Amino acid sequence: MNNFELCPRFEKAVSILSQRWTALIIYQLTSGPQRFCTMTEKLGVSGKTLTERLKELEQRGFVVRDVYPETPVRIEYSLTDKGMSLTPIMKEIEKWSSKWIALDSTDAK
Amino acid sequence: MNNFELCPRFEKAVSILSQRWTALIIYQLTSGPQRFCTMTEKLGVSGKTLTERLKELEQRGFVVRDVYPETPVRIEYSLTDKGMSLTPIMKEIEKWSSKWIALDSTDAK
DNA sequence: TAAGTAACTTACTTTATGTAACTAACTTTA
DNA sequence: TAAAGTTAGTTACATAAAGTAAGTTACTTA
Repeated sequence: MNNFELCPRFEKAVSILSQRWTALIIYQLTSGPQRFCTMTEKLGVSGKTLTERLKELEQRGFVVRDVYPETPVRIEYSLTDKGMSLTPIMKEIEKWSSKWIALDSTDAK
Repeated sequence: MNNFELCPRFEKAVSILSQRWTALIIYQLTSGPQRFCTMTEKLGVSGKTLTERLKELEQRGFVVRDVYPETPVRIEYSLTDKGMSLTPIMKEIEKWSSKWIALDSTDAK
């Protein structure tokens, strides 16, 4: 018998972080504020999906959107404290990947 | 200018871990070997998707499948060393979620 | 006036996931 | 011996999520 039950907070955290692109967007933003077009280029995410994810992340308080009314307009996305608080998780994933992920074809996907 | 580039190992790790259900399946297995039906019940994942994920995880070397030819047959899935090596990441997510995830409606999804 | 630019949005296609019924292989019950 | 139960799947079909590529808005520069 196994009485282990999933912690609802953990489950929720995973449901947020494991949405496609979310973790990469946050990781990307740890290097500093970024523009929309930069993110689509560097991540390879479609504009449509990036729009959706950034809106969700803004609503959840991970990201802020700043408008600079220059010409052409510059809009920058950056991490809030809550967004930054994910850094230790990113670091662990980085650490793990450098030890366990091979880049040759045997493990490719 | 921003010259930050995504680390390909990190990207790959994230692409594995952020596939829907994968992190929860691994987390669930950290509590010990589990059967197919137990996992569908506890996680709420469909049988079809669980089959797919377990096959992927087996191929990638995170999980092993053991058959006990009892009656009715018992099949148990458990983590390999590689699967277990993800524990520190899970712990970080757990730690983060206990601090930053609220369970009330304001943060609901 | 035409073309350029950034940040989206929209219509449509493809892929991923869910649902629920079905199968295989074996055992127990009536 | 035929019917029903059990686990671990599989299959066909439906819905949801993500990608693609063209279009939109609001400005500016050539």
